[in-house]
Amino acid sequence: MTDITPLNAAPDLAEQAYQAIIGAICDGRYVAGQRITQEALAESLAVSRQPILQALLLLKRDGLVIDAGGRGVMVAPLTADHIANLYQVRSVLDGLAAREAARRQANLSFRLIGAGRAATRGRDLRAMIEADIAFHRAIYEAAGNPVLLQAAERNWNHIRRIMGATLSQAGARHAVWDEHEKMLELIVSGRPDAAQQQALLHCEKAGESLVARLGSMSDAESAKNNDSHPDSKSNSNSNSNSDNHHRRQA
Amino acid sequence: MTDITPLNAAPDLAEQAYQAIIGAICDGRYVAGQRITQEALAESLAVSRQPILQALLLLKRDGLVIDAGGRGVMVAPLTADHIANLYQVRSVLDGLAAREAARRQANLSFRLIGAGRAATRGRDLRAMIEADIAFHRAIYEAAGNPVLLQAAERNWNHIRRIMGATLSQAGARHAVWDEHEKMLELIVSGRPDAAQQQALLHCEKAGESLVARLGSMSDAESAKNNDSHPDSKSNSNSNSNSDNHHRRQA
DNA sequence: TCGAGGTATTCTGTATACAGAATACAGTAT
DNA sequence: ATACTGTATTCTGTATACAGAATACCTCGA
Repeated sequence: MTDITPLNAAPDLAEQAYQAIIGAICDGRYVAGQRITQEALAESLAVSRQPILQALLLLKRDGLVIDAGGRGVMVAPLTADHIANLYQVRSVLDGLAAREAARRQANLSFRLIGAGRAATRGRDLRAMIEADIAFHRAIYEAAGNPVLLQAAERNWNHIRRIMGATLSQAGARHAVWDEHEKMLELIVSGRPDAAQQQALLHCEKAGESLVARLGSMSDAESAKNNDSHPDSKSNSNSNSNSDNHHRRQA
Repeated sequence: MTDITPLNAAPDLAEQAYQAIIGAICDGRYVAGQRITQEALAESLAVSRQPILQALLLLKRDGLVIDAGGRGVMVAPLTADHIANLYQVRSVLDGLAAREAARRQANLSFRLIGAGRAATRGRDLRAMIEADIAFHRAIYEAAGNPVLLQAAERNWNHIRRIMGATLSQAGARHAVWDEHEKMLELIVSGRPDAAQQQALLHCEKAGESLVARLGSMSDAESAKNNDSHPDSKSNSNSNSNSDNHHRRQA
């Protein structure tokens, strides 16, 4: 029996809600610091609170939302610290992925590069991010390590969000696809050490660029968010010490 | 107002269930391949199915259990492939942690080493694992990168499980605490590159040791499990191709 | 004796209902 | 006017109830 289209069509409502909320956060429809309740999400997605509860559990664990102490959850703030930490981890993971892909001499298509350059020329923000993700995802999959892939995927949601927030104001670095191309060449020609090194270097540059952009943008952002979410500005500055929100008295 | 004991005592039932199930899996009370239903767990933990559902969602995502296609979940099998992948990722994360800890010249106590050696002498399996975890956790915390810590913690549950399964038959490598001590010296003396290198080396050795042990043990294990779980033996060999269990017809 | 089809059981995921905890607000006393 | 205390509201987390899907079993036919 030849198994044609073994595709299964039954994504949980919880999973759907999870993806939907991620999308909303990454697209910026939910801004950093904004408070959301289960009821509001349930109503807007037309489901009960139960799937939302589960989705939020996952999102908390991912760090995309944080507990707002009895008053719903809050979209996680976008701090330079966090981005720096994220990119530190991403560096070593990307490095390992590139290394393993090169060790296997993965046969990756250079079409990925072309698509990326086209997207950059087109100035379509969404397409640029998608092309970047597609490129790096291809390397991760070529590495053939599910554990590695899974660890990386958690970070990618954050990275998507950061990219969306920072690239919307300034274009992407022009050098990225040159760096990508070089990395790809090192992988397909089977040079693990060099590929790993190149991945590390690329991550470092990308991280620095993003942190710099975020720093020069933090003021402009809150002003820009005002038109769509008038009440979210005052929240965004009260995030930094949000830990002691949740303290119960002994 | 001096805040005394700001301790909060309200862990969710879902969180408690999550931890309890993890403990059971890592201790080997739930063996690989064993099938568990929500109802059984709910009854044995004396809660409703709701918190169990949430806990299982997290456990699936962690890879400690896998969906058994309409018939509950299954404790994830312990394959050499998976361990190899796990240690490949752990290597780079441990390396980064050691590097950052060294860069900050973290003031880690050598008492960690003493405790580890004592535990090894004492031949108490649980204590050995705890000491090992405590050592590595200290390094991760010293690195001061929450993203890194979080990424590592997901892997540690798997590692705890593997250690429990393999060390129960043979003692730990004697060299581990020598390697740990050397690593610690490089960290406190502030030599990032060397510390990172040492961490990578240590992981590689540990991973190889575990894989080797698991390979020479796979038969003996199923026999040993028989007395406590008579019906779980036939399950354990049907794990390798468990992917197509869940296929729905189109 | 073996295979196919239908029925029954089991299990999951979602919705509704309920109780408890934390915050916000209002009222009062100093 | 300000600080404190008690009440009301809001929100979460858990339990129960229900419907649908997948498996296992049993019966019937060849």
